[in-house]
Amino acid sequence: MSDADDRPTAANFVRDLVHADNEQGTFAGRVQTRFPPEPNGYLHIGHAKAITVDFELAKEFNGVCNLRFDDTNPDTEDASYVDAIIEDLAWLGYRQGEDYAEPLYASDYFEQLYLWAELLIEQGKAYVDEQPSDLISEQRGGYGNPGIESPHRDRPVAENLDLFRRMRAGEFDDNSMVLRAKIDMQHENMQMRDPIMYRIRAGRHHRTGDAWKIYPTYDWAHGQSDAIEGVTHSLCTLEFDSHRDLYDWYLTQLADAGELPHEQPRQTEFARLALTHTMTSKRKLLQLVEEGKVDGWDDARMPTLSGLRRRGYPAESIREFCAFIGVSRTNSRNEIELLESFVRTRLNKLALRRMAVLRPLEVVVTNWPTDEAGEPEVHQVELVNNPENEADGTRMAPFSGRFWIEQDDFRADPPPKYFRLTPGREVRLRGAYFVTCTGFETEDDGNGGETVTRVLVTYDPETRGGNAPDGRKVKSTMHWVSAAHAVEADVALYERLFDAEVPGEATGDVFDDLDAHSRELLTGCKLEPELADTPLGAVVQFERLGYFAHDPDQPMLFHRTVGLRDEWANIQKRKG
RNA sequence: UGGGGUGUGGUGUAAUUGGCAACACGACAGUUUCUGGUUCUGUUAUUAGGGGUUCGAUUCCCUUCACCCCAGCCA
Repeated sequence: MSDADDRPTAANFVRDLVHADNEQGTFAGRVQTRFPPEPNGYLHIGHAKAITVDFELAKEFNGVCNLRFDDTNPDTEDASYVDAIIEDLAWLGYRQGEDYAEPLYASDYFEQLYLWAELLIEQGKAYVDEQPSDLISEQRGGYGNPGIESPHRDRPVAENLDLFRRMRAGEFDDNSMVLRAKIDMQHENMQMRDPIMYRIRAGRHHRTGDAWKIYPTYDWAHGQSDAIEGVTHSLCTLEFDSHRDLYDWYLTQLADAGELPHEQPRQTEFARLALTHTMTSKRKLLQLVEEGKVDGWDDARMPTLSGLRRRGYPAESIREFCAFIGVSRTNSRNEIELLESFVRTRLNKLALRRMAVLRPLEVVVTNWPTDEAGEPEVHQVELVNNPENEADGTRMAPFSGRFWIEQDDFRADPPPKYFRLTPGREVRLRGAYFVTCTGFETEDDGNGGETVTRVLVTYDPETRGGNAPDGRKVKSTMHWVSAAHAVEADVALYERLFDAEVPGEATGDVFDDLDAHSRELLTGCKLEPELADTPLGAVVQFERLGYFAHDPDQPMLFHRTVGLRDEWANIQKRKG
């Protein structure tokens, strides 16, 4: 539960499992988890679920959750990703020194892992195989088909040891040989058909440099890293289900050899987060960045945490969303609208209300008074900063005889149920006056049609502040910005990056569903003067339009975080 | 094709030992409102299909079907 929102926290089968463990005295009531990203890309919304599952579970049971970089592949990893991950994790709400101690690295265990590998070799449980990788793959067999044992499978221990040591020493080329666990080439689980433990890589590792020529695979590194750190509950996503046998097998061998306690960490899998209109493959996200389809990892359309941050999503709303969707083993896809509802709920409470006109149309008040100098008078009107929070107070805004409204807020020929400004109709300008449309000017749009260039209105001086003394009502209250006082800004509007609910479903290629017009950049937008002081990165509500985030780097650039719910848009949609 | 996993409204998540299918998002209809926002109210499902046990089945049994994962020297 949160104070911003009383939607309940969903059930969580992992939590139930930990409760059961505690009742049975497993792990002596200790709970330790870990969040193990590979530093080969940026954290995204899918990671946010894993992060909250790992950290919040530990927190709930007064346990520990470490950040551990699963950095076992030098080819794809980079220190810059390590830094970005730490930063994004902190933004999400999990900070070094508060929520976890020092970041840990699988690469810190390379020596131990190596020693244990030698031990398995000595016990006849691992061997060096110098067959090419496609042959090894072929020999693995297929679903329902038998595997074929490698001709090197029964190589003498001494020879294995010698070769493995020379692998480490860098005597061999990449891909020329591997260390394999000797398990069972007929196992019905493919992961158990003599899996690879070590491969040779000449590349430079972001932390160990060129100290190592051989690198452990995920399977050989992961469970052992968990055990070294004292992890009790190793939580991961469903696709690792078939790896669990292997996870347990390695741990058992080491426990039997007296290297590890028999109380082993236990892997539990849960369904990964999937969202409609969203793609979270790190490889493909990288492709979007490299091909310039987006501005970068932190483009406001990206599902990365840095993208969502630029977009204006509050970190709290992401955490609340993750708590709400729960943890299960069901493959499912949440609607992006659900995430957005958490964003709106929180922003509705927090965001200051401001007025901004995105597509301006000029309005002239024909009966506006002038002062002694013959200049139009300027009236200061008071506006509420946030009707949801009185403590946010009020502000003053200038109003004069010329102002901007949205082009959508005037129709010369209004459709049914149109409440806004139209010839002969009176509307309220928020906090200012009632005005009545008396006419409009047009010009030839060059296509045989006409464009409205200016709207003429009269105002009722008795309605100052926005109320009529005679109590008469209007159908619409509109936002406005004084023409003489407006500040200008660029505003980016976003559609979904992928227009299909399930990107790639139709053709098999997610990039076919990429919306080429997912960003519309509006320039020359008219903002009320107060907005010039918006802190970088802050999110405000442009009244009647949506929530907008001031760019963290570029002043006077705003990103639409999410629109307001829009009943009028629904009415129009229904009419086709 | 062998193994593993999962099926509850448009969507996601619930439902003590078998006992009135609940909550939220969305949609729709109202209500409130100086934001077509917000608020509040109502409507929106017989639990993948078929059998069986039972007074009673989302829950137990049998069976059929659908979807997801596994044959990287990625994680």
